[in-house]
Amino acid sequence: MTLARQLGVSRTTVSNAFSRPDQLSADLRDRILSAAAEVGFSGPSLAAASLRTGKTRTLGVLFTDSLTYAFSDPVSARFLAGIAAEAELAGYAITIVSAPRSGPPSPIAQAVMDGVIIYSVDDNSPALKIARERDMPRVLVDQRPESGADCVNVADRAGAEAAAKHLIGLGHQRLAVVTVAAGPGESAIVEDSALSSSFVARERLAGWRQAVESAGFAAPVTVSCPVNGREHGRRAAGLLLALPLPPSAIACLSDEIALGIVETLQSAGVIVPTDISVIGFDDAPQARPFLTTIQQPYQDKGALAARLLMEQIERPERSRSPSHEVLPVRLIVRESTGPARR
Amino acid sequence: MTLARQLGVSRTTVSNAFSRPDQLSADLRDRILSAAAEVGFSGPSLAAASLRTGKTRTLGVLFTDSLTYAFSDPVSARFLAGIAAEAELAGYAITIVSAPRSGPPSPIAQAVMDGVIIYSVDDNSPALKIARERDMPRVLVDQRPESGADCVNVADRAGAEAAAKHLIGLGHQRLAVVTVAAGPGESAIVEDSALSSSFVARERLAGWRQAVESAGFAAPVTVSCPVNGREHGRRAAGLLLALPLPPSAIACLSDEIALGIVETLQSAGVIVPTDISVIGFDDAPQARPFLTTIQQPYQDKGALAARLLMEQIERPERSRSPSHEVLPVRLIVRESTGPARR
DNA sequence: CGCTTCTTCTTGATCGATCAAGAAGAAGAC
DNA sequence: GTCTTCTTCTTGATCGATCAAGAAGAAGCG
Repeated sequence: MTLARQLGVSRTTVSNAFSRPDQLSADLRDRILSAAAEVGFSGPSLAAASLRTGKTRTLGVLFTDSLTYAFSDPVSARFLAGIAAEAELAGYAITIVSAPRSGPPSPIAQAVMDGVIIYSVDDNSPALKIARERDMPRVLVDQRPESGADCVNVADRAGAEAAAKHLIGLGHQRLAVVTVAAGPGESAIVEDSALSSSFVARERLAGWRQAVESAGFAAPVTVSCPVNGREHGRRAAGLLLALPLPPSAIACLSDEIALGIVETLQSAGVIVPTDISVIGFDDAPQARPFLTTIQQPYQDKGALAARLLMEQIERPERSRSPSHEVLPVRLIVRESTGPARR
Repeated sequence: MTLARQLGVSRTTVSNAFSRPDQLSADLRDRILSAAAEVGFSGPSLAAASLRTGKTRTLGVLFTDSLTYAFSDPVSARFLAGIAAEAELAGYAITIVSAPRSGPPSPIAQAVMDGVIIYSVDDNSPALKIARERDMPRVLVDQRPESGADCVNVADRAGAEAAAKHLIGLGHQRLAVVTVAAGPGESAIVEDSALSSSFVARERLAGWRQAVESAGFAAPVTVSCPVNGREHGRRAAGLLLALPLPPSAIACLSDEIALGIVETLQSAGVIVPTDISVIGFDDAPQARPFLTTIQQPYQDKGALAARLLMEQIERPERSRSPSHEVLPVRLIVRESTGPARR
C-alpha cells in the first residue's frame, strides 16, 4: 500500500513479488523485496489474504476437555503427534482448541482454520454444537459416527470384548469393569453407566458386557471415574477391594486407570495377577512392561484423520462419499493378567 | 450480507447481533439469530473480522524441529501443556508450527496468530528469521536472550554446574558429558562442541566444563548426539564404554539421553551407580524413580511464556521494558548417582 | 412546548490482499 | 508494414466484517 506508492508500482505488483514470482521481472521483484525489508514490511497480511482466498493452511483440532490433559496424557499427545506429522509434511499449521464443559466458551467459534478434527468430545458439549454449525470440513475421531461426515474410530467394542474374553479364558468369573463418565464427583460403583456421554466409553462398556453375558456370567460390577487419570484408578480399586466379594479380574477403560488400580492393589498387599488380574486399554507407553492391554494405533489414527481432513479441504467435491474408517486393535498379553485362582 | 438483505436490516446490525448484543433490541437480535440458523449462516467470518480488528485470539508456538517430537517428548509436551492452560483460561487458541531445518518451509510465515512463543529453535533456523521479521509480539523461550524481547529461560548453566559439582562431590574425577547438537549423522565423540546451534546446549556444556575446570580436572570427554532421544543415548554409552579409560560419571543434556545411557550400561553388565554414575537434566516424568537429575519447571515455563505473550498482545505499550525471566533449577538426587570407586 | 438524552438502527469508509481484465511496449511472423 | 503474441505491469471490483458518524424516533425534564 504505502510501500507500493513509495516505489511507484501498483499494489498487485507488490503482492505478486511475494506470492507469484513469475508474474514480474526478477529485477523489479528484487527491488521490491529489498525495499520491503528496509521499510520493515513483514510480508502480506494473512488475514487479508485468507479473507480473499478463503484458505488459511491451518488444521483445527477440537480437543476433549482440557488442553492440559491433551498434552499430558501420552495417548492423546501421540494422537496429536500423528496429526502433526501429516500436517507438517503438507505445510499446514495446527490449531488446538479445547471444548470445556463449563467456564469460558470454547475458542472454537473464534479460531481461524480450514477444517477441524473433532476428537473425543462429549456428545453434549456446547463446543461440539458450535463446531458443527461452523460450516467447514470436519473429521470425527472417537465420536459416534455420523453418516454425513468423515469418521475415524477404532474397534473399541471388539477390543473390549477381546479383553473380557481373555480374562474369561483365564478362568475368571467375577469381573469388574472401570469406565470413565466425565463429570464432577468421585469414582463410584454405578448400576448402569451405559449413559456415559463419551461414545468410546459406551462402546467399550458394551464390549465387556457382551463378552460377560455370552459367557453366561452375572453382569460385571461397574465403577465409573469422573476423569481419566491414575488417581481415579486408585480410588476405584479401593471401592472394589471394599466389596464383600471383590472381583478376580478388572477390565479398565484406559491404561492410566489400570495402572492406578495396580498401584492400589499392590500397596494393599494384593498380588497382580496371582490374586487379581488387571487389563488396560490403548497400550500407552507406560503400559510397558507390565500391563496387559488392548493396543490401538493412536498415532496412525491422528495421521489418518489429518489426511482425510486435508483431502476434504483441498478437494471439496461434495460428491465424495464420506469414509468411515475403523482401525484394528490387538490384545497384548503382558504380566498383569493370569489364571484365576481355584 | 445476503442475510442482511433478506431480513431488511443493515449489515452492521447483523454484525452486532453476533458480537455486540447491547447494540440492538433483544427482539431483533433473536430474529436475526434464528434467521441465521435457518439459512445456515455460521457466524461472522473470522478472516474478515481479524482483517478489520487485527486480532485473532490465537497464540502461536514455533517449535524446535519436528512437531512429532514436540508431542512425544514429555518435557516439551508439558511445556505446551503449560502454555495451553494459560491460553485456555484467557480463551485463546494455540497454533503450533514447526521450524524444520530442511524440507518444506515452515508454515510460520503463513499461520495466523497474534503473537508467537519461540521455543528452543536453532539459532540459524530459517523459520527463526521469518518469525523475527513478522512484526508481532514475541516471547523467546530457551533461546539466547535478546535485549529487545521478552525472554524466559531456566538457569541452565547453574544447573549443569550443580550436576557436575554433585558428581565431583561424590569423588568422581573422570567425567564425560553428553550433549545434543542437531544435525545429521551419528553420536560421536567431539573435541569442541561449544558450537552447538542450541543455546541451551551451549549453556549446559559451559556449566559442566566450568565445574570440572574449577575442580582442576581434565576437560570432560564430550559426546554429541544428533537428536535428543533414547536411542542416541544408547549409542553414546557404547562410545564411552569403548574408550581405553571409560569415565566414572556421565552428565547428560536430558533425561531421555541419560536413560538411554543407563539402559546400555546395564545391559553391558555395568552397575549404575556403583560402576558408573549417570545424571540427567529436566526431571522428566520418566526420570522417576531412578534417575538423579536437575529439575526445571517446564510447565511453569510454558505458563509464564503464555502470560507474557498475552500481556504484550493486549497491552502493546511500546514503552514496557521487556522482561528477562530466569527460572530456578534444583538438583534431585535419586539412585543413579553414587560415590566414585576407590 | 422546546430542549437534551437515549435507544436503535443505518450509511459510507476502511482493513489489505487477490482476481479478472486490460493497457503499453517489445518481439516475432509473414 | 501490419498483425499477432508475449511479457510486464496497472486498474477496478471484491472478499466480509467493523468503525465512526449520524439519522429517526422515543423518552425525560423543566
